[in-house]
Amino acid sequence: MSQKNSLMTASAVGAKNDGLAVNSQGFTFASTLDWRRLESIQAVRIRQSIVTKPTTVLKQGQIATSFYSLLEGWGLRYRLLSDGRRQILSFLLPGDPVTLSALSPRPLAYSVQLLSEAVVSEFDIDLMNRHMRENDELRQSANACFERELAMADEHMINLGRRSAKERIAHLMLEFDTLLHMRGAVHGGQIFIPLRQRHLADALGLTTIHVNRTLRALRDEKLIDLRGGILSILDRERLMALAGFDGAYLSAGTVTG
Amino acid sequence: MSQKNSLMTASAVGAKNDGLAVNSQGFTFASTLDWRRLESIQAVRIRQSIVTKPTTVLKQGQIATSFYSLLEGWGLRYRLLSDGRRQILSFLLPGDPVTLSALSPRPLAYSVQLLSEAVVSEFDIDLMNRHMRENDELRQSANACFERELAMADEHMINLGRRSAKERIAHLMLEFDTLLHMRGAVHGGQIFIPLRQRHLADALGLTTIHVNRTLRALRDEKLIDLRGGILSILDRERLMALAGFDGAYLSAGTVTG
DNA sequence: CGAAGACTTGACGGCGGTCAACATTGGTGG
DNA sequence: CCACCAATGTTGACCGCCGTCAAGTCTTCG
Repeated sequence: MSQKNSLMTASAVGAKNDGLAVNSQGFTFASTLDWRRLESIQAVRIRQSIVTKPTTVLKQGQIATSFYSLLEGWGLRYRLLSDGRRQILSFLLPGDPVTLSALSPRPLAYSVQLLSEAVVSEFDIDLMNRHMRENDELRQSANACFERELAMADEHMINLGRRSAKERIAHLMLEFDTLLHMRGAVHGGQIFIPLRQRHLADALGLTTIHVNRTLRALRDEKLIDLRGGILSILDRERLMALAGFDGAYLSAGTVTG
Repeated sequence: MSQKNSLMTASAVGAKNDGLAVNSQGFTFASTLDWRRLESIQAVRIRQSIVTKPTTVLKQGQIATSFYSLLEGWGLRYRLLSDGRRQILSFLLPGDPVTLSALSPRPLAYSVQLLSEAVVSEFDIDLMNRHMRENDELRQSANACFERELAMADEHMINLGRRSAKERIAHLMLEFDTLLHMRGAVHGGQIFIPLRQRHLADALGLTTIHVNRTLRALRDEKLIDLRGGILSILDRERLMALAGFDGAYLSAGTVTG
């Protein structure tokens, strides 16, 4: 039903067309994505929305009539199976496109939840498509985003299919660390990660209990310390060796020209 | 080193510019992808190559200087970890783009192997990019392909993260069945799948031994029978219920207009 | 016919799931 | 300020799916 407005109902704030972030210094974190180019085309944006607590903004089965981009805060893209199992397909960080796979209108195969304190931009899909036709830079940005999403999906599949619980968590933490560093969102040696153990479990194909046990083991081995949403990487070298981490795939979104 | 020519060395056949397939009846299988549009732009294609036995045509780490599309036969896109573990990221079927995620030149994060009896087309990336800029239909085809790849990757992640061995195999078999039906490559009730149990294992995050046990169980339960590369689906209804299969994601590549 | 690879089956073990109990945290209202 | 409650985190005991190891069979191909 009221698909198009689901984001609006998330908050009373709504259409906020002067925006934090647009062309401002605060938007440097999105440098890997170049959706700045999109933001800079004012006519394409419909509105910005703000949520202040965990909110499911898109549900699997509905048709996305707009294109969304996450400006601030974290989100999840996930699928619920009929028996309640959940698989988190990707985490959305500030600057990430939310519904890249939905440029053409079709029922979504996934849901999107925003965690507390998130800001999203909403764009008109048709207008965006028209601009992509005429503006080659924008088209290349979109292609680069697609490539980056595919590279990250590959990495996620490798994590799920061929790594142990310890390796999976180590790899994901290094991914977060690298991304947040790239976007200048790290203060000191500690990183804020607003996820519950449940989120890690559902992303990594584990149970919360085993995530807990594994975090404990990693802490005992002085590799990482993740508690209360604060991640400390204690021994990056050993951690990267354990995870087999190579962050090259994370710069796949950079337009090389 | 001789990256660009790696495909040529696979076979003595090489540049074959009249082609089987181009605009011919034999090419209907690719209808979901619309790379026909690409094929129809003769200037973009560099050559066709044929392999007759399993051949690794692209290796992770090298830079793809061309874009490839699989015309006939099956292929694998996979990653090798340093300790020998392998994760198959996707299977390539006739009509599939091989290096979609490599439109911009960067080292590949995966390898590609063609199974016996495969035919690939090679395209000039720069020319293709130029055509995408000028030909909106081609651009939309590429976008549709990207969306489809992402949708299939999502499904693969769900398989790996949240399904049992039996469910994973059931789901993959139904995916093959649906794709091959869509492309008219099914004769009778039996489907030819040129994969070893090793391939299923490496795609589904299992061991060959457990794949074997699970295939046995599925056969005993009269759900599917997969032996010698021939797949028979014995009870599609129960199989779909077991796998939680919904094939909608497989038509994500269709350009709706 | 011999060798190499793929398939099959059984025995055993471990990683991670399940169940249960309890501690901790944070939010709410009296 | 504190009692209360729900969500989250923590830990232990036990179990089962799937991995490991081993032995043997079948297929293919030179």
